[in-house]
Formats: sequence, C-alpha cells, structure tokens
Amino acid sequence: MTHPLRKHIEEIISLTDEEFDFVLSHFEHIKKRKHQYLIQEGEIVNKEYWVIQGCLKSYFIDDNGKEHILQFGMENWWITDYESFVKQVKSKTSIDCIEDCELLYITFENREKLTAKMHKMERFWAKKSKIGRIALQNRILSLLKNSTKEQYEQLLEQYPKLFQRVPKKMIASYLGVSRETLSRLNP
Amino acid sequence: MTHPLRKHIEEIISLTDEEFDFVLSHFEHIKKRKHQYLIQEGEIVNKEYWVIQGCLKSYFIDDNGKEHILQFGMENWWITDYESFVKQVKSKTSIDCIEDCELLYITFENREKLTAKMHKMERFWAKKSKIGRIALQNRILSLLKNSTKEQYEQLLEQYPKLFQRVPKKMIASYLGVSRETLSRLNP
DNA sequence: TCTTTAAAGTGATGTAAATCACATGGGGTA
DNA sequence: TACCCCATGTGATTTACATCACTTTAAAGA
Repeated sequence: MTHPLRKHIEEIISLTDEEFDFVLSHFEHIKKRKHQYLIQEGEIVNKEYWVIQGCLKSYFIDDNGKEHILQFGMENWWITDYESFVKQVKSKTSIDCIEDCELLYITFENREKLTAKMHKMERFWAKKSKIGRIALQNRILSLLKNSTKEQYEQLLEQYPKLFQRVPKKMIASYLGVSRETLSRLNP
Repeated sequence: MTHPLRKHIEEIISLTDEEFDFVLSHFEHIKKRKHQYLIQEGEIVNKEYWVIQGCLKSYFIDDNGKEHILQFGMENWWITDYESFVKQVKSKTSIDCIEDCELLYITFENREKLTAKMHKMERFWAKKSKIGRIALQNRILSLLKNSTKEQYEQLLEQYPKLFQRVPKKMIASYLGVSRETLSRLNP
C-alpha cells in the first residue's frame, strides 16, 4: 500500500520510490493523546506537522480568556504556527490534540536540507504555500460576505465529518460566535 | 537613482545591474486615472501589478449590493486577484484606482519565463507568498480577537497615510462595519 | 463661476448576537 | 452503580452595530 504522505505529495509532484524514501527520511513519526499539545503560545516553532490520523485545533486565548480557533487539522492536513515556523519568532497560537493523534513532522533544518537537495520539494511547498494563501483569502472574503448562518452551513457542507468529531462549541469558536448563538441557528 | 522596484526586490535577494535590467524587461509600464479599473470580477487575471505611484482598492460586491474592501494597494505593494492569477480561474474581486496610478505589471507567462531563467526570482516570489500568507493569517487573527474600535486604531497606527488618502467609508468597508459606526467610534 | 455630487457627522430606531442563567442528558471514571 | 463533568439547548436581558433619515460641508464637473 502506498504511504499516505506519498499519495499526498504526488498530488502535486511525482516521485520515484527512492525519492520518496529520501523525503520520508527527513520526517519523524510521533503519537499524541487527546488533550496533549503540539505547540504552546510563546514558543518558537521549528516543526511542521502532517496529520496521519486524528484531529487537532490551532487556537489562541484572547484578553478575556476566550478561545478562538483558527484552524482544525485532520488526516492529510499540514498544521503548525506558520508565522513562527517561517520567521522563527514566538508563536501567537497553540495547537492541541482533540483526539488521539498520529503525526509526521519535519524540522525547519530538515526542510532546508531536503529542499536544497531536492528542488522538486521546494516546488511542492511553494505550491502548498500558494494554496494556503488562497484558502485564507477566501476565508476573509467569507467572513466579510456571509452571515453567521451562511458560514455555518458552508462549513457543514464542506467538512461534514468535522461535525461528528468535534464539539459544537469548537465550531462556534472557529466561526467567531458564541456557543449559544450557534445552538440557536440550527434547522 | 535606483529604480524603486530594484530597491524593493533587493530587500529579499540581491541583483546585479544586468540582472535587474533582465527582470525589468519582463514588466510593462502603465498609467491609469482615478476611477479606472485594473481587474473586473469574473475575468481571468493574467497580470500581477506593482504600484509605483497611487492608491487602489481590491473589493467585491455582495448580494445586497454592498462593497467589501479586501486590500488597499499603495506604493511598493503588489496587487492582483491572487487566486485568479495562480489558478487561472474567474476573479472573485475587482480592483479600482482610488487615485491616478502608475504601475508595472508582469504577465503570468513572463513570470514563468523569468523564474525559469532566473531561479533567484522564484525565491523572491516564494518569500513574498509566505509573507502574504502570514499577513492574511494575522488579519484573521485580528478579526477574531479585536473589537471594531481596536481594529480601527491598529489600522490607524499601522498605516496613518491611508487615512489622508482614502475616504472613511472605504476604511469602514475594509474593517467590515458601516460608515456610521466608524464615524461614531472616533476619539 | 455655479451646480451637482460625494463625504462625513449625528439622532432615532431596529436587530442580531453576547451574556447570564438554568435545565437536561450522555460519557467517562471512581 | 453512582457520581460528576461536559456538551448542549433554551429563556431573559443587554449591547453593539445596522439601518434609516436628515444636515452640513467639501470637492468635483460643466
């Protein structure tokens, strides 16, 4: 069976068996339990994670102690604090496991090494960066354009699995509304 | 005097005179008058613009006919519909001149040619893409974290020039509040 | 220059969502 | 089993902002 990461990378660039083994040798494999964290606000992040199995949230706590979720991570998604990872500054966000998780990660140094030796992978990450930017742009567009109810419905349509896996208060936190408001806009 | 685009590019990579001339030969120079447009919603964008002089807005009109501004462009900023440019799909946004503008643009094809012949420029744009993504991430973070008033004050602090150049109703549209609300949260 | 249009402030009113408060029911754990 | 915590739903109240309406002032166009 093909490795899930290979399948994922080959959606953008193609790899020989040897090339994929070489890529994989730059990653480490870890497991985390529900409620454990990957990243804590304030640390300088030097790992980028890829989710093999499980569900995570990236979030921050505001001045009133309220949690705001920026992103969920599930199978085949990358997750890290991108600003901290790229600029090597303190992370503004934390990342916690919502379920037991199995992950691969690559360090900043290993990513540099890998892209230096394998230009293809630079193209892969450049493409990923473009896609990520477009997704963020569209989220802002949606935040400005759509009502809370419309955003909720779009999310439900786009990621129906999410609603079976995470508590609704987290969906509310992702959408930027209170738990009560989310509860009230159901069918 | 150094060309402003050269100064801009050399903030990330360094160039010889010959290299810069080569880069510049892939751009075209245009002027536009206030109220003219660069991009209209629905077209497939194949140009990326760099602002030499002037001020522009990228925006879309929602179902109620209300305008939402996603980004302003001023001197030394890049502006385009990024999704349309990268994926060659229909643009969701329009771009208009708020002042008379002087711009450089590079077409999709010329950018491909240029990066193919000059790997440095690929690095330049990859870096720009990362920075752009981080800026968007931080805008979402700010939208979730800060009150309207706080966002207004941060914008005022970060881009004081903007407030002398664009009408307040556009600031309101960028912040996602009504003209009246913005007016009421002044000192 | 005069005329018209756009910008910006301000009051009155309506509305969506936050907040506070409480009730119910399921899941995990001792 | 019995307990408690957590998730969720729902009512009552408060609040921030939208909307409508009108005025003043400045700027753009003929």
